[in-house]
Amino acid sequence: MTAKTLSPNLPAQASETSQPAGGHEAVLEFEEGIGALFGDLAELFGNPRSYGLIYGILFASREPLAMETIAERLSVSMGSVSMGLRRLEEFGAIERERGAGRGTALFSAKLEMRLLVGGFLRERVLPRIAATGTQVETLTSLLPSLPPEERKISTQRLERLSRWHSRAKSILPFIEKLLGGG
Amino acid sequence: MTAKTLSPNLPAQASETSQPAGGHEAVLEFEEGIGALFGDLAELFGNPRSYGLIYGILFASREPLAMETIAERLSVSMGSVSMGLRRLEEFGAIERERGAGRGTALFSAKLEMRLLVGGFLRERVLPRIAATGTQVETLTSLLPSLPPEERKISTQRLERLSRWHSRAKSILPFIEKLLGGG
DNA sequence: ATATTGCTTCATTTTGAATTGAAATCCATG
DNA sequence: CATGGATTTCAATTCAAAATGAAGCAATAT
Repeated sequence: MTAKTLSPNLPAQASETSQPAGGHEAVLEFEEGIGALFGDLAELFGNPRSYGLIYGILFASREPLAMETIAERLSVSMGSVSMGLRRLEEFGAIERERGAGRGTALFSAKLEMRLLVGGFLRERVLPRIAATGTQVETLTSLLPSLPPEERKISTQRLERLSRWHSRAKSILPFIEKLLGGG
Repeated sequence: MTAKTLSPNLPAQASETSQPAGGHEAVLEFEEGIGALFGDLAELFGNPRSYGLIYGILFASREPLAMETIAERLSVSMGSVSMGLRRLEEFGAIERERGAGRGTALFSAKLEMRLLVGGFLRERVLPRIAATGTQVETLTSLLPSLPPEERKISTQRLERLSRWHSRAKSILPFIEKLLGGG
């Protein structure tokens, strides 16, 4: 973590000379693999790939990592890493450790999938489901102004939607528990 | 469905004059609202918004709709609608009805959420989960080449990942059942 | 206090996914 | 079995989401 504080932001293309010592090629390959795995999963559910990459590299790493290290390994800007770390922290999926008497903060993954999944459900899915509730209400208030021949069928469809909505809402905690890996 | 076959592809900005008769403004607003709702949900899980819009308009509609009608109402090109309909059909969420003795095919939504959710899980999630399995295997084969001090912890993390993976795989059917709305 | 280093923010740029649109294909009908 | 409309395909384009990076802010060290 010494020196090299110039260019606070550049993507830093994998400086070949900065590994601890011993040049353990395979360690990087391993980390990259785990990163890719989480990156793919993140993408699948509509999250930026980079968030997955960041979580992955932390998940794979034996020790907590500094922002700069993460930026270097992933070849992305500090800005991106900062954003991603914040989001992951909101999800409750990583931990920030502001080492006492120390400039740089260190980050580590909380290993329980439960937290990652839960964070996603809480931060992304729940708000969306709530919004769906509002939308259903709005649509319901529209029913009276529909022409009679439409009204009946529209009411039925809306009811179906409404039932599904309450169901989905009440079931989220179970999903979280199931997918958390018990 | 008669006439107006010129311009087979243009986005067709909501021709104000082509409603059946009676000018039921509210019906369109209702359809649009349902469309938006499904559009948002589609987006949430990383699907193109337009797929949701298409499903939504079909879900709201009393009668089956032709491609051209859908394209007009959503103001998108026939190409997009064609793509979207195909995907939704693969999901098993809509039905194509090639009316006997008739040029144009008609589409209608299957109303059971079960099918929509199931289709998404089957077509999108399952393949991705399978890929994750492969990735875990690949990474496992990498373990021996890691330096000893890394090997132990990496093995543990991979095991954790592997456990989560099998669990997720075996639990998908339950999720489908739960979210299907019983 | 002040300088220095670490981190965040956000206007701009980039990038890749979704959409378009025109050509190719399909398929019912005369 | 030829025609014409309906549908699909896919290269090119568009556009929104993500990444960049420089300026601003905060924390730490001097």
